[in-house]
Amino acid sequence: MNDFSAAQRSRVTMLDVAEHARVSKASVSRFIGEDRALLSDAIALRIEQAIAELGYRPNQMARGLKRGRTRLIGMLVADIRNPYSIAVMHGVETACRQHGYSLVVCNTDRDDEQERQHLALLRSYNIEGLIVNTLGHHRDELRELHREMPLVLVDRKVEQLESDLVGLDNPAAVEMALTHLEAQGYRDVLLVTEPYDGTSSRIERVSSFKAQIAQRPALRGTLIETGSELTAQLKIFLDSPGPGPKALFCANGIAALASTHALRELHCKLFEDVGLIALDDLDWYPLVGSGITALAQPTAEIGASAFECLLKRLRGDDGPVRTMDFAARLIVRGSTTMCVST
Amino acid sequence: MNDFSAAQRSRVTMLDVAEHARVSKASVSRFIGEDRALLSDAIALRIEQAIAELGYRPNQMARGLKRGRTRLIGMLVADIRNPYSIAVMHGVETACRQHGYSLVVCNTDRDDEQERQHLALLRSYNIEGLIVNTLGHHRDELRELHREMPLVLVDRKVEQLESDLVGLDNPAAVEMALTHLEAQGYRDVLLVTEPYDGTSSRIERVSSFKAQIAQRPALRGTLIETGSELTAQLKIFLDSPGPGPKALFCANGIAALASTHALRELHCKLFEDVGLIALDDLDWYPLVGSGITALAQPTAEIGASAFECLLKRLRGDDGPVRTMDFAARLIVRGSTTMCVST
DNA sequence: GTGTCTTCTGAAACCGGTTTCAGTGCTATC
DNA sequence: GATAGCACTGAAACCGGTTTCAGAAGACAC
Repeated sequence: MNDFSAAQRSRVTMLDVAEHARVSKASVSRFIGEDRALLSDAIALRIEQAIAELGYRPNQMARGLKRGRTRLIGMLVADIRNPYSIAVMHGVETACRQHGYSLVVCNTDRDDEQERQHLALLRSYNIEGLIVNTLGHHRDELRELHREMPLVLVDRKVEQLESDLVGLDNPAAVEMALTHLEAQGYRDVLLVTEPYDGTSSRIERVSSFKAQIAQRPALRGTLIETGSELTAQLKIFLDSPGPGPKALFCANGIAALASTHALRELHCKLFEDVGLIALDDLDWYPLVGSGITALAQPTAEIGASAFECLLKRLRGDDGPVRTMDFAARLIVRGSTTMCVST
Repeated sequence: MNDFSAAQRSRVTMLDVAEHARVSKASVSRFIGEDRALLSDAIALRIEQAIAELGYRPNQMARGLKRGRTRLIGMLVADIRNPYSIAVMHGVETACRQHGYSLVVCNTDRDDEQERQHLALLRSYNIEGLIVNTLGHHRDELRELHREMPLVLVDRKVEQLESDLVGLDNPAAVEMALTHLEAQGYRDVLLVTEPYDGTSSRIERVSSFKAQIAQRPALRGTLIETGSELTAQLKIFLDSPGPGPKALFCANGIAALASTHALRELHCKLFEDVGLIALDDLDWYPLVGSGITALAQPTAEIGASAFECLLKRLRGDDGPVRTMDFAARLIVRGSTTMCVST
């Protein structure tokens, strides 16, 4: 076995190729890079053969040093175990690869200190652009970074940070949900959201919910947060008299998971006693009871758009900041079709 | 707005710090690195202040160049949307961070060509170690890489590649499943696995299953693969007369998802007509019917162990290759407790 | 044959760090 | 007072590439 601690990294280098092909480093560099056209056929051939024979692979770190182009994109994710984040990340990664970029993902585990560390880290690796899907505290660091490279926010706005934003059209999604619930005969709607931590999409969904409810006299709207009290609060909602059939509106996949758990604990006959619609469409929604109605987010598109925003900026677009809102797609399942409509 | 295409990257450099503190680059480098002890207090103080005033952050790329230490670990994942992979990755990432390393994750989407590209990529970024959770075709590339850096396989063995391996003790897990099923009164067991593609853990689970069944005269064992035929084949199993109560044993989370879907399509009364036990413990298992019995893998430990293996090798351990098998943990839920035991 | 223009090539500087090596100044020893 | 030993420091080489710049070689017109 080798001793890796010595790390002699005796890899084939550009100089090796140059000597083997009896040319200068400069020519090899030109062959590797984008100005192969400058080389004569004879030399190009010699270099090509030398590279093949030696199995040479250029060192991206070294290339990035002088060139300033590392072909690296950074992504800051609040919670890597959130299916939404994974899905978006997958979209970003696919787009990256198609354009010759690579993605470095940093998971903050919702921790501010980790966010700070990861930001410093990404910066020290000379990434060319940054995709942020966290709370974005450490505004100063972010702003400083943004002076050096393009930055795009995903799903979550960051106060006082002027940058492109791609996410869901939350008001439209909320409207879609309430319209569907109302049409299905539900009259008493409980919005279940994760705790208020400043996440802009969360705030938008809640405020849209309140605004929409105010405009729909037929509906009553209430609001609770996930957490240790969830089951108890849910019970209160279910037991309280209301204007008509009750339904839960879960503001994201995590809330949907927590709510479904809580409903089970209450031995609530899933979706016969209470309707349920959830934002995000997770692969297990169809399996629970008669299936959970979802508002699916176009996560692949969101991810791809985030990268394309970055790419445009990298290519010199310095227009005003853009906001791209995608529409949710309603997928009706059993959880909102069992209501005995009046 | 700035023009990022120019990418002047006018960042504070070590030379700036050196001039500002009126010392040499070498001293700054010493201050940054591990031999701060060599510096006098006076100089150290000046450098410290200069760094603070200028907001200097060393460039990791440049450091890695001469030093050979990039503090980067690569991870090759077959399918980033597989919860098992995510969970392990989270474990790896946490361990990495604790030791000052960063993780670059590459998703191959189960595609051999992408695997090859990503391998080349990781290599070109001078990663110090590699964690592989893919089929590992491209044996030559892998072996070549393994000459340069430590490598550890997760969950999947790769033929003719001598390297550390961390994963599940599959025979023990299968035994645990069958013992549980038998104890609960089931007699006719169907193993549902994803298609045979050479994944070693898949193969091990199947062969353990066959071997175990052969030793348990009370049980009948059958085997099918997920895919377009799944529902039809499941129906055949359910309709066929057998030695007693029937149960499904899903070889991983994906198979469990597919099987549950198929059972719904067949309008099979979940878990009253048929038992179900699944490898992996996904967060929605408790929500389906009366809950799906699971064999949970200690994914966080697996991930952490994978990194620690790497770290040991990086620190010079060149002992024989190790195999670390972790035990699964049985979590009993409704899906295996409804059998009318004789 | 000479002059000019292209086209191609390599030497050398550079990117932002690390590391070697040869000092410099200071103290301890004889 | 000369010399050795020690603790610090900085100049310069180096890592593996890119890029500038000047020159060589060939093509073409005169």
